[in-house]
Amino acid sequence: MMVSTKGRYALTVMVDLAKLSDGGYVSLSDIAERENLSMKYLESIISILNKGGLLQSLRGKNGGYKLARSPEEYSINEILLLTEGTLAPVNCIMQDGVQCEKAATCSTLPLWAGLDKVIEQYLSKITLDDIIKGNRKKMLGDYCDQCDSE
Amino acid sequence: MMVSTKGRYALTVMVDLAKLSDGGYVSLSDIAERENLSMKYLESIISILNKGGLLQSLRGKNGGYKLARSPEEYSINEILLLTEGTLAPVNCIMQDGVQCEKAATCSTLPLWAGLDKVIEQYLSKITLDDIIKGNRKKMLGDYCDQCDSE
DNA sequence: TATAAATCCTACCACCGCGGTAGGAATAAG
DNA sequence: CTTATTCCTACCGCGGTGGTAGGATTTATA
Repeated sequence: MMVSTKGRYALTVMVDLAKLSDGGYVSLSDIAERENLSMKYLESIISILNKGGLLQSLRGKNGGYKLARSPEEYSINEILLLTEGTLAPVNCIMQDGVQCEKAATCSTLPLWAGLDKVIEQYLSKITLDDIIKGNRKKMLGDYCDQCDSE
Repeated sequence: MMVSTKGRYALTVMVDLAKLSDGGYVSLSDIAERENLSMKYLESIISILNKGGLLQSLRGKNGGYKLARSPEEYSINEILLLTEGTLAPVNCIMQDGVQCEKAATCSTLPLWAGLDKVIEQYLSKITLDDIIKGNRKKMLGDYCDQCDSE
């Protein structure tokens, strides 16, 4: 499992906020109820998104959260990277370019590096807007068996 | 982390066996020593490869393991899938097509399905032979900064 | 100004998979 | 019959995942 519930719920929250982004603040309890998720657990996740600058928050009554930018300005890669810490498929690939000491002679390293790039490339080109618009062609590519009806 | 040491070591073993495949059996202790890995831990991993039919084994003195087929007939996807159980990037994607009960209304599902396909596609096209030949162009694609020297 | 509704902060915890270790039984070559 | 090997079962510490609990702080509104 590359993406745990932390990252998945984070994306769910971002999508939820993007769907009803009318400029107002949305409370955490509303989101948790709509998405049927534990509010307390969501709290810790939304805190990461907030501190990372992806959200704006307002405390006190009628407070809540809203997107800091418009949906097409968030890549999925950015959201997942912030919450998960890393999206590397294996331990021996670090995100900051640090390498294993056996790197020079490791014959499997190019494979892992290639896999990492493929994943990053995919997640970087998809935006929050693609998700709320249901852009299946972009997300599923040639494998989308329903794209001809769109 | 999508691929744990179990899958990584499994691939290392397969690559090791592929590199010196002269038809004879190679002992586990030889592999462990060459790759500098715990022999006892490797034992449990190579057992999975053996039971899965990827290897042939011979017990007793001068026994060991060897590849059941030639290197170009193994996809990396096959090796990792067997040892890891699943390569799905998230919990809500099952490998046998089973779906979450919210699947019909889940707006993030196409993203995870697309990511899963991208990963599977990449790992399926690379073979054990590509790794021992060091086929960087195939593994690293456009990102290979050393491919022009080949 | 009191109250309610919300974010923010710190601490805690059960469970499970990962990454091994240990010891011995069965098998085959010499 | 000894030695080298695979094969099998059992065990275990550690850290991360997926939460829960409780309260402090901030803000809008009656």
